[in-house]
Amino acid sequence: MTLDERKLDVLRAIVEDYVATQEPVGSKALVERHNLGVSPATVRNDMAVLEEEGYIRQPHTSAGRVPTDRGYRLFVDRLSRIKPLSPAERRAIERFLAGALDLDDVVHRTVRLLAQLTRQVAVVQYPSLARSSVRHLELVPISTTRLMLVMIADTGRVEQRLVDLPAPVPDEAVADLRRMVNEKLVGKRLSDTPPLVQALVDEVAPDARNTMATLASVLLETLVERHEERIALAGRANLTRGSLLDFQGSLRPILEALEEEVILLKLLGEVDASTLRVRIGDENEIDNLRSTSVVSTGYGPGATIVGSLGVLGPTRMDYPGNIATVRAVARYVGELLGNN
Amino acid sequence: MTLDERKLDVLRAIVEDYVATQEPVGSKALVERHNLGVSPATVRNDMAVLEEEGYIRQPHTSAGRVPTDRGYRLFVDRLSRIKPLSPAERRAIERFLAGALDLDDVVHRTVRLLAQLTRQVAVVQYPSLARSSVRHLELVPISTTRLMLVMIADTGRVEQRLVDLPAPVPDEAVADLRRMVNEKLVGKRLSDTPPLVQALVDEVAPDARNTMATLASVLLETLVERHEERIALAGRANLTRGSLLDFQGSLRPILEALEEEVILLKLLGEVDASTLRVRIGDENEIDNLRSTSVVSTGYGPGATIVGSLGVLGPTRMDYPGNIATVRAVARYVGELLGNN
DNA sequence: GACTGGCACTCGTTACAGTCGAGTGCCAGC
DNA sequence: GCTGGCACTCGACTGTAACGAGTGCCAGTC
Repeated sequence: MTLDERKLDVLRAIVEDYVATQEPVGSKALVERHNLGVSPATVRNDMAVLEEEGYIRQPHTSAGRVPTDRGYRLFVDRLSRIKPLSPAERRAIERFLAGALDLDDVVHRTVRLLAQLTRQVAVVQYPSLARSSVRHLELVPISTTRLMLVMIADTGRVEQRLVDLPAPVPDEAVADLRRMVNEKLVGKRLSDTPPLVQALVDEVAPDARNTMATLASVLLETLVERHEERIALAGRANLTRGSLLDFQGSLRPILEALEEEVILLKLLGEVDASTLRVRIGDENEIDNLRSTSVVSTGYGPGATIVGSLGVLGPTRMDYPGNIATVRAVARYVGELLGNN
Repeated sequence: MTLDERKLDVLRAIVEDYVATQEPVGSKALVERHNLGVSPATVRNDMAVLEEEGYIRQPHTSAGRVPTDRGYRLFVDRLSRIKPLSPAERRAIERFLAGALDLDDVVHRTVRLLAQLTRQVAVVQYPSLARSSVRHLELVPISTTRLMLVMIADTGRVEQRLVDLPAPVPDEAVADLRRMVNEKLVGKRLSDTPPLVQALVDEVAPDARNTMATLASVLLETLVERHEERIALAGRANLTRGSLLDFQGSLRPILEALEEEVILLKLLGEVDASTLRVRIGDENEIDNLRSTSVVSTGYGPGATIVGSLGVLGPTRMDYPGNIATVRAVARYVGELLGNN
């Protein structure tokens, strides 16, 4: 059965009212609040059909209707009008982000801003190493057999690692090493570095080969293997907004999931995410988060994607609003990174 | 009135039972579970006195007794025996921390370990900049008018900032700058640097004075003003353990407080904290956290304190256990930092 | 054929009364 | 100073009844 125009209107009205009031919505209240031009009885018939098709359901027999995950999905895909941000909001975003001092600060401000604007939990992935390139490598002697390796990426991100050398290396030799690795690697995408690092070991003079090999293995770890992508979170307290029923009674599983970086990365992940994505309830792959919805998108300078950000909240959330906000914030952050 | 030995025993028993069962404890249950050698009636008399003195209270007239903040305080100060960690626990701590790769990893592991062992919210402050010293300063040219300043502290911590120069500076001049700041500042405590930075500006050749002044102001920010101390948190999900009543019904204020770094720093703060400290309920200065208790201590290599760590949970917590764990973890982390 | 008003029905919510029992305070007696 | 006994309190639980929001269905109307 294909739903006619009015049934879709009814579904839209149910979603909007339920999101606003947080209470199951009945036929009478619906006609009162939206001018659907028909009587409650007619709406009831439409509701019966919508329920049969799995878009809404009744918590109990004598209660109003509540959208199902499927209902929200239809709403998001076809029924919601884009809700443009107010100029005031745009300006607030711009002004707030413009004050950022460095990368850490950008990420921090972004995540707080998102949490505040959407009143949900906000998640921002730091610009990914894999998709950025090397700006500079620094070697700092700590002792004769120990170096600190500092890698600066073009996104402003800095990584450091200790290197334990197999034999003492004088300072001049360290300078040589520094020059060599920088010549070879600066400007390259991190994901392209492994063969270059290998080449470094092959090309070096035999007496320095051992040292270079050690350095190379740490380099590889830092540049490639250790994609320990970082994540910033804010607005957890927003989970306590609204009734506990939103999350079938317990915040436990959600707070647990939010503490696991791996899970969060999976949440934002699927790196193709240049386009905005909404996952509703059961569509989520993470069991602990099946009672939540996630709105996420990639961000980065221009068309390049260097990371993802998004918000997480109850399935009963303001999708049009959150989608607009996530999209806008991602765009501003992208621009900001372009300027650095 | 001074409490005799038995009354103290009764209080101890009440605290222990309440912490274990999470339910108000009555006189009968008390004599059954601890061999106090007296009858319930006697215990009731003792309880009446304890209540009068403000150590315990009844949630409702016909319920058992529950310790007050004051009761916990007395328990912590005078009644609890130290609960030594089991060798297995000690080994677990040692093994878990020993695998750490770098500073970030140490802090991460520590905070997770603490949360897991105590089943509370764990808080670890990164080794403070103020109390560490400069190991190396690096200047990386980004463009002719822009440098990236990277500061490496002896605790392994790295800070970076962008420097916008008033005029283009060629690479050789950058090398000069690098040499000068390193000569002057390496090895110095961060808190001692301000006059040295000023001296740098005064001593430099007049034609470089402008550049140096710009650099100096960023240096000061990075080294001193920007004591944006970082904090790691874990185990928030543990707040949902036990009944909601532990926190007078809502996690809201607590989650909110935990999102504010400033508040957390205040929580751990009072930097004299070389000795372990327990704050119970109302003793907390932060309003949102008046229904929680905090066990915290400083940590660092040897007798030096470079940061604080601790746990936060309901006033109804296992004080002896948590105190022992916090102390032990702090010691191991301190040793670990000493080795780097 | 689509919409509507009316009506019987369902069932969760609320209010109230009654019972139960854990726990208390007090007191007389050892 | 401790104890057993006893009356009392009050929250938790149970059962009953009234209420009302919301429904599904049906006969009637445009």
